[in-house]
Amino acid sequence: MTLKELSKLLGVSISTVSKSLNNSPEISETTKQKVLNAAKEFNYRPNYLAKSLKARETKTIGVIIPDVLNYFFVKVLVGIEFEARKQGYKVVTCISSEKLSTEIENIKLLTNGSVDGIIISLSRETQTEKNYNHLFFALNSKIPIVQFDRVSHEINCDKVLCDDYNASQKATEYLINNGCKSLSLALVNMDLSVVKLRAKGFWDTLQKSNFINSNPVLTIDNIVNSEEQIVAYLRDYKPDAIFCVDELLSVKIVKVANKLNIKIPKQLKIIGFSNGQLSEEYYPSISSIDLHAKKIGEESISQLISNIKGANVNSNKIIVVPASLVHRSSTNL
Amino acid sequence: MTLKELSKLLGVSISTVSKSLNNSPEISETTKQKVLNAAKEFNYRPNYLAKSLKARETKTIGVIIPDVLNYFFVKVLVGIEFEARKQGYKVVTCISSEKLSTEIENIKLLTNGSVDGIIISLSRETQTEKNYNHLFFALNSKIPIVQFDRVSHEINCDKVLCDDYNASQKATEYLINNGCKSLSLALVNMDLSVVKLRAKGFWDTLQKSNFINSNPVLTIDNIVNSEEQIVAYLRDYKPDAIFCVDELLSVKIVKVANKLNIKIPKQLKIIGFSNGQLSEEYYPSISSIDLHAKKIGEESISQLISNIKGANVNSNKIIVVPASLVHRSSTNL
DNA sequence: CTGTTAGCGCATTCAT
DNA sequence: ATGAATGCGCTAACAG
Repeated sequence: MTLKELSKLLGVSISTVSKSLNNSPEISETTKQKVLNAAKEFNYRPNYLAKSLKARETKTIGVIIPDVLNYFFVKVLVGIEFEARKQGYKVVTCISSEKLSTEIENIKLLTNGSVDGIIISLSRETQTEKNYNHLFFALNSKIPIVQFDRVSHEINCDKVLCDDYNASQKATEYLINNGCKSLSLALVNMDLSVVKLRAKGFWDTLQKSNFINSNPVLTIDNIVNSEEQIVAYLRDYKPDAIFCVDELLSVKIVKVANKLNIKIPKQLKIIGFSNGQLSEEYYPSISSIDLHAKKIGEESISQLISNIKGANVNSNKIIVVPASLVHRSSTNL
Repeated sequence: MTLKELSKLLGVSISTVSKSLNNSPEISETTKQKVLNAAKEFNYRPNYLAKSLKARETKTIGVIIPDVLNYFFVKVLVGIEFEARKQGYKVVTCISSEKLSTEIENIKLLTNGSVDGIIISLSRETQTEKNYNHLFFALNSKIPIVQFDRVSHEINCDKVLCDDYNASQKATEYLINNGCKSLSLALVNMDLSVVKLRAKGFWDTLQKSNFINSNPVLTIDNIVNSEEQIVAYLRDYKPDAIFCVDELLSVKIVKVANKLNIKIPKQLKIIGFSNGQLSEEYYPSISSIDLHAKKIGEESISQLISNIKGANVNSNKIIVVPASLVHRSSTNL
């Protein structure tokens, strides 16, 4: 059912129908009612493509995330979806699978007129290789972009960031203030911007507290086969507290501690990141820094839509979403 | 950069440019090359909306899932995305949040010409209230639909199902054959079609094995506050094996067993469902039925695309994807 | 108050 | 081998 068919049925012109349906003041109430009734009766639905083509906007935004099996990113996505829908936008999701090449493909797909704007968190490979040409291209095509979490400051666009640095400081302070003497930092994915920030928060706090003798860093290359490495580390250094820059890493450490019968939190306190289902449901449950992922998604989309409406491609704001430390059994007695 | 602009630049007609870019045999090699070069130089990208409007297809498919924080659904989504992209389709995801009203909204949004077909797993509320008018409406509008996992057989369309029934039988048989004498079934979300199937698989196997004295069913209404209920159940009935129809439920039970110092798997064996990250990373790790979610996604999209291409809205096939039992510490000594 | 017309970007039929 | 003309469904400026 199209405007044309409807107009034929009613014996009026196409534009009369169109204007009636858009409640234009040019049209008399009587014809409006007639049209509205017919539209309902024949179940008329305006064609979305034609509307978009005409209006030069798609009311769709593209989201590119590195990994859809990661609780944090999915939660951000939920925030984006939720707020976008509320503001009358649809969302197309692309998964870069942590690969630069896929990310480039995704950008190509999205910049052919399918979306009004893009929200992206960079893939690991993109952050390692520092190749941002695809993003510069999109910006040159006047498509507004908002980055979140994994961002590059070389790209001029709005950024929504977690407060990784301050949260790490807070967590580290907590461990120090609660009598931990043998502190460790556990790292994985060191090439990520956020991981660097988290590590810096840890080190800076140690320095500020004149805490000199921390243990060597537990550095994990491949989280899948990390357990033996963790076993060795716990035996060698016997830390009484570990700050982990990653949720899964904190889980692996708790798991190993369970196996080795190390008492948590009495002998070993642990704080992780992201506060996903694993941290919550694990036994013992794991203290974690909650990044407020949904909020990050909502901020990102709000900022993007505001830029779209203002035709603003040059905005270079930075929004920092506060994080909070959630205490669970791995730090509470 | 549009065809029009390009044609002006080259001093040829729009249709010549269009045909050249589509490699039409009507155009001479020389002009083709000229056009192709110019297109590349000025970074011409065909407008997706205009193409879709003209071709009367969007190369986009809509997916409606009840919950995006559920590992199973996300994995299905990954399968869909992966295969869709391979076949040149985009994916728009909608989240019904287990609500009928949202599902209806989603369908409305998708049936206004934005997508060529729909993949859906019904929300809990839809399955409870058995109200499928929105889906009948979509089918009447000639939009092909494929259902997966949570389906209704009252709706005439292709369905991709997990092999819940057989998998449950397999799991139950395993528990019986490995000497369990005090068997329990743990239920949650009883209104879901898949849960009913899983329970039936359990009961039928007991009957087949002449296993008369199973314990009363552990029935959880609200998984969030389930721990006290589980504590009481374990104390009262002291089962030596529990078959859980849900992943999170199996986790809760293992957690409680840990607290009560019940030895797993020695005193209590547990098998759960869905085989997500929780089952894999938990301590002790939890045996689980792997539903091969990604495969389900791939099958769904393949079937849908085949129906789209064949303009087939009346297909009523049922595809069953086999499931497998993954043994972990909760059943292995 | 209603209708005619043009155009969004593209593909395609039909002339030339 | 190339181009003019038409239309996909819609909106809106303009004319009546």
